[in-house]
Amino acid sequence: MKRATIKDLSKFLSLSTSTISRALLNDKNVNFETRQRVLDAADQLGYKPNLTALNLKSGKSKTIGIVVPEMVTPFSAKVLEGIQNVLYPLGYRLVITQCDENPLIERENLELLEGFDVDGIIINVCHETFNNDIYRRIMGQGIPLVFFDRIPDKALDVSKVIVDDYIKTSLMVEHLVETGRKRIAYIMGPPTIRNVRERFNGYKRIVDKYGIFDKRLITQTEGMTFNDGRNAIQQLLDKKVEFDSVFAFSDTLAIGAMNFLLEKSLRIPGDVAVASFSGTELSTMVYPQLTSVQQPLTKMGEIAAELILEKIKDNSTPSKTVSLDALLVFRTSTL
Amino acid sequence: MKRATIKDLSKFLSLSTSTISRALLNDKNVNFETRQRVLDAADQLGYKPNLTALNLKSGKSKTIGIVVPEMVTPFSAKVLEGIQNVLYPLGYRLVITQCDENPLIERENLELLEGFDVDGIIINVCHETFNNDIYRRIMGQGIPLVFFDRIPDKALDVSKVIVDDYIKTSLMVEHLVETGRKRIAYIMGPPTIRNVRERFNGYKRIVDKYGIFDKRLITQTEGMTFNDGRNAIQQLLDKKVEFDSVFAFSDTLAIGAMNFLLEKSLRIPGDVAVASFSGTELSTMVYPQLTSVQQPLTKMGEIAAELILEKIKDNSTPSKTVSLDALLVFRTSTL
DNA sequence: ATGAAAGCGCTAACAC
DNA sequence: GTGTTAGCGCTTTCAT
Repeated sequence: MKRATIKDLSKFLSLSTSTISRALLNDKNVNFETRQRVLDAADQLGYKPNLTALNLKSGKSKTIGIVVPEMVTPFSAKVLEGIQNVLYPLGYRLVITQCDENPLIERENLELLEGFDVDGIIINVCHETFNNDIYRRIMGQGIPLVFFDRIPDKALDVSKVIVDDYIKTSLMVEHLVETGRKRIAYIMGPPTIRNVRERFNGYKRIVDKYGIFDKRLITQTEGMTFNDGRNAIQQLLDKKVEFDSVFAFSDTLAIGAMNFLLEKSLRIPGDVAVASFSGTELSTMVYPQLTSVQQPLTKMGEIAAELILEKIKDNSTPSKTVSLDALLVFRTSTL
Repeated sequence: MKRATIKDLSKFLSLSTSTISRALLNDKNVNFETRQRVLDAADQLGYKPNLTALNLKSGKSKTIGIVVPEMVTPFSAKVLEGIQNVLYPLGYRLVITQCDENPLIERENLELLEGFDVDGIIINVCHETFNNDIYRRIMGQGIPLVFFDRIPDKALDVSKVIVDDYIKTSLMVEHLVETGRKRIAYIMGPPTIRNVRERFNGYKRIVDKYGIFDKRLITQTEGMTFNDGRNAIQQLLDKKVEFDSVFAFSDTLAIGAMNFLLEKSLRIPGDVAVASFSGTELSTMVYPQLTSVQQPLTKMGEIAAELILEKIKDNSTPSKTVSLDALLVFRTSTL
């Protein structure tokens, strides 16, 4: 029942534990035959190294913390997939936490992770600055942080992986213009998220370029939920603001918006075109399918994992910001 | 930079490490004042126990493996939330794997988890029997398995947490009948999943009861995806099978079905009512919102976690099957 | 009430 | 090329 240890092998073969260890580690200072015998015996006794012992030796927990704002859309799951692709083969375990877009819960999660003694943290923040002090404190303990998607205050010297929110939003809004829309509503999301402002700038650039800016078309939402998307449209309709299209900060907001539009018997894209940013599977699950900026989420996770590995290996590695390309995918909601 | 250890405290206070340890563990054999001093010093030096060392001592990895069929719907995320609620406060870390409904990948995932030396595995299978041998092998190593939602072959003596697929499906199908539907199509999912058959039995019972069974209304899908749902409807339409409603095995299949219906300009629920089983947030994100059997997913995760803890504590604890109640939520898609 | 010492499984100086 | 020993951080007999 109990698993074989190096000690068992040592007894079994009448060799010292160090020789066993060396043989297992492919150390050159081991007789070829000895190594064979060790390997065979290991196989025979079903030896598998005890990761906990290794960890204790190396002083690493081989645990990475993950902090994400939500898990109801496939966004985080996709990024996670990338992270896992890289980290699992290396023996890392995860502590994944989500905060429901609530910075206070994010804070608790971070504290939880400190207690777990993680080797590093990969994080998608829910508020740009709220938890800055904790980020710093954790980094001060020599625990590297890597950010993806929503990144923090520039002042923080950390590695990040992002897409170009500004450019991609510009292009998407321009697509709306090119398909004949002139009254483009923008559902923003809370301004405490950097990308919200970046994407807004992209939007602003294009509507200015075409001279079609109207601030009544902008709706600031409180949160990031489906219902926030619904409410945004409701507000526009209540205020009798005319619009022929909507660009939403995220798929979730866009889908909430669509839901309300359809409920009010507005046709998509006939009466109102809808486009968004994110590009999760959700955009293909709704009807009509949603035009969206599709981010390479799995790739994003893989890169984030690699960045954190670099830092774990040597925390003085200079921080990098990796910018990934995103794809504009045009679907029925705007065509 | 390096974290304080018991040894540091020992030096700092000129006490033996054992006394420190005892004080920290609230052992009665420690002078009250001594304990205070230790606690203060611990606080002062920022002492936190090294989990890895504890794990090595106890022979546990404090790691739980999770195996789920997919992560694109919020289903697994919700269950995970429950698991985490219970397990994180106890210091457990996770290795979460998903297999895209592919039993071969599930197999690899299980093998990965063996390598991680997990203390237990919580699993939602993607095939009833395919990986039975691995389940047994792992259990043979004294590693407990707990199943939720989709459970394996009865022959396996394991704890499980489920809902009553048969009853709930019966009730939901009866709801369709009560709202006047007589031609109820059923989108099944692969029969290699126990729940597929259970739910089918529930469906069958009701259509038999009302004498409205017609086997042409049954579509066996290859997989569990959105597209499988679409294809099912396409097949029905191609074969010119008339139907006034659809019950689908899962939200995902139902949403795929809805998508195709809408694409064919069929009105929901006017021409075709749609209902499903699962009850994830997805059912409220589509338009029209989807009537579904809503399972207590977070609760399910919490129970699964508790069941595995029981087994970890004492693997000879008799296995339990916990059956949770599910709610029928009627939304626009059938009303 | 406190200390000394062994040991969890493994690796890595340091001998020889 | 192989063995001896110490040590990672902690708990737990066993002494005292």
